Amino acid sequence: MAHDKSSVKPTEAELTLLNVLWKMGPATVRQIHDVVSLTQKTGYTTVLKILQIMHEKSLVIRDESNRAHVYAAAYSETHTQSSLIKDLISKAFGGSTSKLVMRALDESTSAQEIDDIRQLLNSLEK
Amino acid sequence: MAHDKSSVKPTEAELTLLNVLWKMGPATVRQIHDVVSLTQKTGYTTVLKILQIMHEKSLVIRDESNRAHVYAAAYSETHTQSSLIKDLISKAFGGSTSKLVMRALDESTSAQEIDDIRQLLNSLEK
DNA sequence: GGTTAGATACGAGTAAATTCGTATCTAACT
DNA sequence: AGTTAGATACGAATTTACTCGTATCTAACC
Repeated sequence: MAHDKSSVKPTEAELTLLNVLWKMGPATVRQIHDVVSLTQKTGYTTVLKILQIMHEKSLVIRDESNRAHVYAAAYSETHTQSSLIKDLISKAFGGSTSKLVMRALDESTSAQEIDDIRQLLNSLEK
Repeated sequence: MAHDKSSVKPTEAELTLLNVLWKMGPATVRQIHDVVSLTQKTGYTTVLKILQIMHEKSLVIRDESNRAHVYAAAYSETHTQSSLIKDLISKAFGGSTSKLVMRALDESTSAQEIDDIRQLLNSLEK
């Protein structure tokens, strides 16, 4: 079940690239590298290689019809986030979602965030 | 700042052993291995080696006064959980705690859990 | 048609995580 | 004192994640 849709677990470097793809939409290696370069000193071929590996793992899809291949995330940001959270919950919170949530919330949580979460709780109750 | 208290990030195998230590309290390699063996086929020396590495990293403390060294977690479960969550929030949720919380909560959340979280929100507001 | 800018492919080197076999040491039993 | 059960230390092999240099290919310009 290594390729079960529910267990998408990109590595740290992969997640960096996925964040770019989710934000920009489908993009070439050049475009992705340009964005990544703004905050990191990663080489072009490093980005290329990671995307190739992600393609092998089916974390991204690739359009090869043009010379510069166009990459896109294979899974939505939402889906990947859920997958990463589930993984963390099982490994560090004994499987308890509410333990994770309660640990995530602390005194630094803004009033706005608290309100947003209340609304969500209300909607879940129905 | 590699040893900053706020950035405790045990690996997966390390987390498995920490979970045992948090549950049992200080324990010998033998005791830890016995527990781990219940659910995994990990060798005794593997557990020993990982604990030695964790000791080098200061993830555990070690009492060497007896022949069988006694290991204990260097950081509390709570602290480590917070650290892991912060890491995930920064890498996969654009730094937004509420996004993580809202992604964690779904239709499977029980009424009891919802209530618990509401209470926590109320207490945070003060 | 030759040059070149810009792209992918490939291979290799490094580092970290994980695994475990073997060596060695020592306390305690006989 | 010798044997041994049970402990730690050590080193090596494997796997995965990164990183990047170099080779190569090709479309397009002159």
